Amino acid sequence: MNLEEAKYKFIQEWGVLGSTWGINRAMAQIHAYLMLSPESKTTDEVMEELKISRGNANMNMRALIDWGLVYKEYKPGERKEYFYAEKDLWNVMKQIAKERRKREIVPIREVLKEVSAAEIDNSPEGKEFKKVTKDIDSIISKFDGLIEMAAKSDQNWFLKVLTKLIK
Amino acid sequence: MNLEEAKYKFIQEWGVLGSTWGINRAMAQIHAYLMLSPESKTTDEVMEELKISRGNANMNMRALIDWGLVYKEYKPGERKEYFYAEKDLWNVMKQIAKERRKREIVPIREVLKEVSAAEIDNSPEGKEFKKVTKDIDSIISKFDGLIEMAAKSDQNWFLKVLTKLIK
DNA sequence: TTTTAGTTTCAAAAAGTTTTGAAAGTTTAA
DNA sequence: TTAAACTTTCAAAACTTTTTGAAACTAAAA
Repeated sequence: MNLEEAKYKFIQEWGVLGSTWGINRAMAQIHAYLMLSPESKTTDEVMEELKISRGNANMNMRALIDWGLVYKEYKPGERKEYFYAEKDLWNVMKQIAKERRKREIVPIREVLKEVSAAEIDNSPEGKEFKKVTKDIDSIISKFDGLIEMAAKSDQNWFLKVLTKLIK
Repeated sequence: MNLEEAKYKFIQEWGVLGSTWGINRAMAQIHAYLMLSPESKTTDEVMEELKISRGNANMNMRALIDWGLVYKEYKPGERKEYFYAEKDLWNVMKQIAKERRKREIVPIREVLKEVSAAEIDNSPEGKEFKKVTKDIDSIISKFDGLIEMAAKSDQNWFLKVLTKLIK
């Protein structure tokens, strides 16, 4: 296997992984392509490499910027926009965790808060409802705390803790 | 808000959450419905409550059994099958982590292993490729270790560690 | 054996998501 | 100005996933 084949393989697999995580294939592949590139790339290069349309490339690049995983750059004397990925994997993970927290954890916690204010009787159904929702809230709040903490913590603290934990 | 409304709200939101996680709405909703039920339920009850077809209910219930999140039960003198959910949230999370590990972590690690065996030159592209894939493998292997560890560890060990960590 | 009560399957339809490509918009240079 | 280089938008097309519903299947009861 040479570099081109290895790159291709990795980009494809990153696309598959993304799509099982609710991130569309093109977005995940652009992310992989830019992570692997030492130089920033133009929309045309992305289109050419991944065989996707201009609209698709543009939309997903903007989504990646929105997620804080890709940045724009201008080169002196050039009108084109250049794109490059966040390379520090710790930052990549922090960004993803922060975004997913905002999109997923916050809404479910809001619902849990709302339903916990409901007037619920002491029937078996009512008791079970209270128990299950309370348990879920307790676990989610722990994860939520962990993410908030990780977001604040420095570069490698979290990974060091993780390493110690599993050693 | 009464119990029925609260249940409805929670089931709907669990469906939304599931679908951003690559789990289809019906599957997530059936799971929520069964988690909230103190008694096991039949296919007809699930169909009625969630307003879905028999085929859909059957398919997704089997998928939930496959994921180890739902069990079947027979009641003496009855021909119908009854379904109930795993209620211990720790077990639920362990199961989900185990399944996702099998479906996602294992394949990407395999690809990372393959590409790390590729013959890659020392061009800037080659160097970047090696660096990025090595970094990713190192992080993924830590998570992988954590999941394996959690899978083996008892009931609340993990949550206790988590609690201590974020306190 | 035949009927009845249930479960499973799967092709087709519906719904949802992604992608395209061309037109509209924007910015810089001539 | 006007033209050229580039980016953005968005309706329609392509593709993917989910859902339906009826037929096939299975097992227990009559």
